[in-house]
Amino acid sequence: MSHDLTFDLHVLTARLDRAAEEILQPAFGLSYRRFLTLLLVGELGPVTQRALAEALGVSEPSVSRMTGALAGTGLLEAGPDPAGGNRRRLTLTPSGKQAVAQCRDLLERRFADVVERSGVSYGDYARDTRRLIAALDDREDER
Amino acid sequence: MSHDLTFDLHVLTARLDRAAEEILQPAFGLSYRRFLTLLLVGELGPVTQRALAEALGVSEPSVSRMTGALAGTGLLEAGPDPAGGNRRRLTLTPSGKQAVAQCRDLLERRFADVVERSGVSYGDYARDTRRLIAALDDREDER
DNA sequence: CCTCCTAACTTACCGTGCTAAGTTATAGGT
DNA sequence: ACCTATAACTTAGCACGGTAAGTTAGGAGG
Repeated sequence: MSHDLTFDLHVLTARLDRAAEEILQPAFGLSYRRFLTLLLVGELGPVTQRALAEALGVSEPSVSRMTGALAGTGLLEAGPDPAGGNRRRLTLTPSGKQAVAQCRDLLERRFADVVERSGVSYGDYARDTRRLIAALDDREDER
Repeated sequence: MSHDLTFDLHVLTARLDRAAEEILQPAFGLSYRRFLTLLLVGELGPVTQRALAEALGVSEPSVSRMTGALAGTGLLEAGPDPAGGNRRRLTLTPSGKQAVAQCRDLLERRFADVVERSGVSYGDYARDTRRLIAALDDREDER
């Protein structure tokens, strides 16, 4: 049906997003991107928006908008950095931490299921994916 | 750096889009999504918007907007279907055909390069990608 | 002939990505 | 003490995805 690897990769990520959305939306009212943002804030600990943007691989304006929205849900705390400077300090609220932990468990279980059924080796596929990313990054650096 | 396969897949598709954009934008003024749309119209021949949406894996409103924009560039011809009904018939103009052919060649060459360098087997990776999509689709069908 | 169903398309609105340009807070040189 | 440079964040506006609800053309039944 579809013939091209790059096309299939887009289809795959779209399906993954959708599957994650179906799990997260009814249970927590979170989109996949919002969950990811919270997840990284949890992993990074108190973090600036700039650092979070870097970790998420998105632009600073995207993070600015996202954190604005998430702060309104009570899952994320965003205040001025006490260390000073024009920075904001992002942390999870207790309910944010709880939501992230539950979402992660749910998603990991479901995804492990899917990989299991597909017969694909998680390790091999993950390794190849990272190699492709690295090759693309190299190509970019050349200019 | 990043730990999760689904995250890396998003990174990979984002990088692919960006690389494609850098090639297509200066040379043809096309985004990757627009190129893809034109490519499928070329492959499917005269086609309705509904069928194109199905082939692209996107919604009908998306195609409606996209074809509206592309029709304004002179690459795509969109008129009422002579067979009647509330349908539109999409075809490539001669310059559309030419642009698609040139873009495809360019992108395929560049992408083959990247895969080559990464050391990843195109065939294996493509097969695994399709298997994962199939596994996700199965899961969906169960409900 | 008129009504109503269905399929295809459109409109309206929103989420989330981007870039470009504007703002603000600290730091450094004179 | 006052510019100015820099870093972090915000605002504005576009691209392109989605859903929900509206429109329109053709066909089927009373």
